[in-house]
Amino acid sequence: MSDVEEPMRLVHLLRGLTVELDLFGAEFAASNGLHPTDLRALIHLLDAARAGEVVTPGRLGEALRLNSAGTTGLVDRLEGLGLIRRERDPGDRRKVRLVVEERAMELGEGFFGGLIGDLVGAMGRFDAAELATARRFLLAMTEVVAAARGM
Amino acid sequence: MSDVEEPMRLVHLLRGLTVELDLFGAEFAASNGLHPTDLRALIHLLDAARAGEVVTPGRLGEALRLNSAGTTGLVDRLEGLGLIRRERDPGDRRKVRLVVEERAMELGEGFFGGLIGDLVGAMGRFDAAELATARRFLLAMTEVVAAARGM
DNA sequence: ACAAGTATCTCGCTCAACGAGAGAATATGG
DNA sequence: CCATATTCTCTCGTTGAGCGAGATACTTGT
Repeated sequence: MSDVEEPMRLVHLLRGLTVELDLFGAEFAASNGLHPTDLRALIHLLDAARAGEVVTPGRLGEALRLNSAGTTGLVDRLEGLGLIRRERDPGDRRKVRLVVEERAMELGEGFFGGLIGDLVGAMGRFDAAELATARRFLLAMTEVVAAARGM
Repeated sequence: MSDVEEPMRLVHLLRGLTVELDLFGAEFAASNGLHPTDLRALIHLLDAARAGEVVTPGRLGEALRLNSAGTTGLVDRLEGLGLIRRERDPGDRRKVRLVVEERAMELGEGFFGGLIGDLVGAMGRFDAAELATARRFLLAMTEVVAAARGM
């Protein structure tokens, strides 16, 4: 086995994993009447809510690389589905706060909950040192991809 | 540090990595006048070409979850960009073979080449045992996600 | 030869996202 | 303070990827 074969197999494994995760998300979205963009937005909003950050349509559109018109449409859809609510920012009344509704939390739980449980369960077959190695590996790969973006 | 915190951090790391890879692909696609679907199709076609498999519009559409009309449009776009060529299958003349052009190989090289090199380079900081652990980890995670699909 | 099956393509439509710009609120320079 | 620039969101008209339905061309089983 040459020096470069194992790394190449890992690269393909990595790509295969992202494909599976994407497909999983797409299937979940479709079975809940959401578009892929809606699911990405929901994930972003739930992450921000958990971190205690305020998200405005502007920030959301920036994160998803949508222009303002597309963002308005997206927020309209999510609001129509009862997943979020618009609230004027009392401090700066040009701004709109996107408030996540209870229903969105439940939906997120349905999406992540089961999968996360299974993933954590599968990690039980690895000891602490192995998990630390996996963590270091994922961090290194993430850094490479992040650095490769915007070049 | 509790039993469940490190696995949770790994789950988020995994998701972060797929997000970075998706964004990388989206940016590459946009800067080459391709749509996300076009890039996914190109990846599928290049993989198949490397494995020596014949891809027809039907198989491509199935892989990308497009219906026949959407697939025809996709193939039209790729053909218009000079990335692939339609060829009637001489054995079964209902079928069309999608032949990858040289230009597509070069584009794929431009997309993967640099990133793969960087990824493989970063793997140089891990010894063989660690890479084996990473491989086992990625395989386990992929299995979990694949199993979670279609349930 | 004919019916049934398979592979691809055409037609008309829907709707997510785009570009341009309007409207409302806030910041800033004279 | 008032005029002007800036910021944030939304509206309007358009484009185009992808869908459903069905036409067309070829193959296979009887």
